[in-house]
Amino acid sequence: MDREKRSDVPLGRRMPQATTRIVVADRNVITRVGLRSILERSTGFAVIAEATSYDAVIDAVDEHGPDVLIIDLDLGDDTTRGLKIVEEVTDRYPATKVLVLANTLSEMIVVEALRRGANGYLCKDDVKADELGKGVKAIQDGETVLGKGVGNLVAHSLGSTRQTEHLTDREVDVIKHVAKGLSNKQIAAAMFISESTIKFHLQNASRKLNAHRRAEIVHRAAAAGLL
Amino acid sequence: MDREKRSDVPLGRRMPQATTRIVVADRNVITRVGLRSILERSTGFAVIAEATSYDAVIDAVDEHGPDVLIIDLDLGDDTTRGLKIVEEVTDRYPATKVLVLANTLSEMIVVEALRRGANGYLCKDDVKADELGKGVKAIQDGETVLGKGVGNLVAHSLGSTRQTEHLTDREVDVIKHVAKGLSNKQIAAAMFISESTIKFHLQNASRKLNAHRRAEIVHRAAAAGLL
DNA sequence: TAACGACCTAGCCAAATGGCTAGGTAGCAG
DNA sequence: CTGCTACCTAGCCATTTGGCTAGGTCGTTA
Repeated sequence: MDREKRSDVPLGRRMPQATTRIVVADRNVITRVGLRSILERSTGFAVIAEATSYDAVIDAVDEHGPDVLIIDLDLGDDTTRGLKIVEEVTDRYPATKVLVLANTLSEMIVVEALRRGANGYLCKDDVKADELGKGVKAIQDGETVLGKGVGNLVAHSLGSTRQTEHLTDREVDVIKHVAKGLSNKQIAAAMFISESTIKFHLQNASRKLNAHRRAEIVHRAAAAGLL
Repeated sequence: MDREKRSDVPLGRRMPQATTRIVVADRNVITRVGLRSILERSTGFAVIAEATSYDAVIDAVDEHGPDVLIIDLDLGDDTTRGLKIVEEVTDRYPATKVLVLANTLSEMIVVEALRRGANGYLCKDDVKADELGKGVKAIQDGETVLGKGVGNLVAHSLGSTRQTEHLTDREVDVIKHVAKGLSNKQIAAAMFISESTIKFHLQNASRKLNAHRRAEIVHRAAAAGLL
């Protein structure tokens, strides 16, 4: 629907054939080279830029206005930042489709990414070589591409009454300390707040993560790439 | 020293130039393609086989007797199996060098891998494109290649009086239940053993992982890829 | 056979945790 | 101004936990 808006965006040079112009964002060289190799093996795809940091992604998208952004959300020590980028890109460039390529599968991350406008979510370890090209094509046709296992996760999330709530900064801070094996008292001392407050944050985090023990909180937060 | 033994092993076809024959083991297609692409970009390297499972690695090494095996230890749900493979390969084929290419950095895994004969340990996210070829060459020259950060980890491990002990199967089982947020009583019921035994295993795991709280145990075990 | 590692069990006690209710402030958006 | 969110604090009480000592069996290996 927004396809005609395409011409308003700076285009770089346009291919005579309909070539899909792709930006790849991943901190890992091997993955970047692999993606480029797999995609450019079949005609119709061109990786026009690579990015290895959150800022670089924004720069690359601003500069090239690609058809598709393939991104690993974990580009630094703060996965939340990756989610914000999905939101920003889909918001500012509706013609640019976003395909998330994750290392691990976490319900929270998947749901958040899709909620913020991601057009696809694939898991690196599960994806087959030919699925990449197909996926990119499908996304361009307006489909939403969900990799093996991802679909179930989404269905599960929709089925449950509980909606995915995201943790506040403070809650994540506390959880990081818990993961280091500190007691509430020690965490309180480290964060210069009361022990009661630590318990308060952990209670809230428990509810949001649907966990009942601090060990489970740590596990779920770690699985979500929050630590 | 064992280089003359080389000719006893079935060779496939031998290159006129001294080409390094490499087997790549990784469950991830993108990584496999990326590695092949990076390595074969410079002359002198040939990826002669790829493996995606533990069994396939053994088969490939048996069949090709490569100069170098580049392997991600996490080829299934049991990283320990990867360690055993390192041991088996370096044991049975002294002429085959093993370069571990890991996703994450865990002291326990690094130390165990080196102890079992790995000739190098690089971290995917840290490695630069040109470091791969250099690393393989260095390993062939008999050097031990440790990626950024890996060296510190090893030094730390050597410096500490405590030697890295590995967790038993039972301990890992218990930790998995802890990660799910179960109490000792619940775990005991699930595993059909006494609550005392659960505490016993957790005490031992605490000592081995140098943790003092179950949340920390879960975190460290997860970081080591044990869950 | 003896030693060893992995496994299993019991009981004690101080400390930590989980689950709850019941307050407070500051900042920001409608 | 009102509502909302994030943030902070207090107290209570049952349950869980960590840390300890002190036993046991079974199978493998020296």
